[in-house]
Amino acid sequence: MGKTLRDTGKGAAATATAKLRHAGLRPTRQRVELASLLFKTCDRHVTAESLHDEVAGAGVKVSLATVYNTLHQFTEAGLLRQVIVDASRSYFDTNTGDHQHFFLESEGMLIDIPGETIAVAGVPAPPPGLSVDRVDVVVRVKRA
Amino acid sequence: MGKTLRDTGKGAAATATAKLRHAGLRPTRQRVELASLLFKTCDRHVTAESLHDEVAGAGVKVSLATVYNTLHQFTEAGLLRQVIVDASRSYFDTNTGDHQHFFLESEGMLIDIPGETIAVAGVPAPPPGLSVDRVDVVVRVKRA
DNA sequence: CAACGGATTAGAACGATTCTAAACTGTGAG
DNA sequence: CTCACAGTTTAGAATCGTTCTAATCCGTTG
Repeated sequence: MGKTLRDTGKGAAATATAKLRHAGLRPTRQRVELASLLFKTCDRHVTAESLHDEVAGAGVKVSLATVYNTLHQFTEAGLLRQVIVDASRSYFDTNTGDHQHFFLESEGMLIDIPGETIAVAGVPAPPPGLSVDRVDVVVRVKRA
Repeated sequence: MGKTLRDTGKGAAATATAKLRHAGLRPTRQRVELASLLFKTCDRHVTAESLHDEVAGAGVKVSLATVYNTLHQFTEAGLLRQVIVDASRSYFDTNTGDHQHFFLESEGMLIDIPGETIAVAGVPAPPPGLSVDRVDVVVRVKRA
């Protein structure tokens, strides 16, 4: 025994390292650690603080500043997408494809809605000199 | 001369006072002042700071704390609507009806899109125990 | 293995917002 | 009209998330 551990070890780290290299980011211990946590599972929504707590809980020491730096670098590299739904916290989504969100404000919870599900029609032409960058839809929900 | 001044005076103040009473808010000097500025024109988008600057520019002294308090009270009273589009600032919209926004991040500018213009179809049923509160659409635009 | 430049870090700094406790002011009763 | 109370305002401190700084560290390349 000792061989059949979960995938948190070498497998995830190797994948993460490859992912980082692809993105042109130096695979440092911290980045590999964070990437492993973020991309081990699909479609995660994290906050700088939640990720910092998570990595700390995993027994690894990464400073909060590095978590912030990393989240932004990953976002610039297209590995993450920033989701703006709350005035006081920034969320980062591991799903970078075209999709929208349910947002349960009372619990700070985000739920993905696949891209093809919602259809937005009738978006007017933006004022002269401007072009559409992205259309975000947030379905704000409450406890029934 | 001296009689044909702009509407910044009694007219606006009277309207504002009425509006405040309707909303169940005591028409204090500060609230009347802010309401006058906010509702004199249609469809305004303000920030706590921008409104604070504006009222100061009008020669009236209202503390920033009061501006924040007032914006929140107006929002609770349904006179304003908070718009969440930027991670670092909160915007308040004097248009409380059903509508969406263009957002030009580089300049912190919001532009209303009338409610009937955009059609959102295919919003899935929220997870059990939750109900849809509102569907927000933000069309993020850039300088062409 | 040396060394260069990018990465990490603790802690300070920051900007937006909220809180606190004291001073002030509409308002309804008398 | 005046009083007194509850609701308001305020300056300044405090808080929160986030960013900056300057020193240290570490991947990578030669």
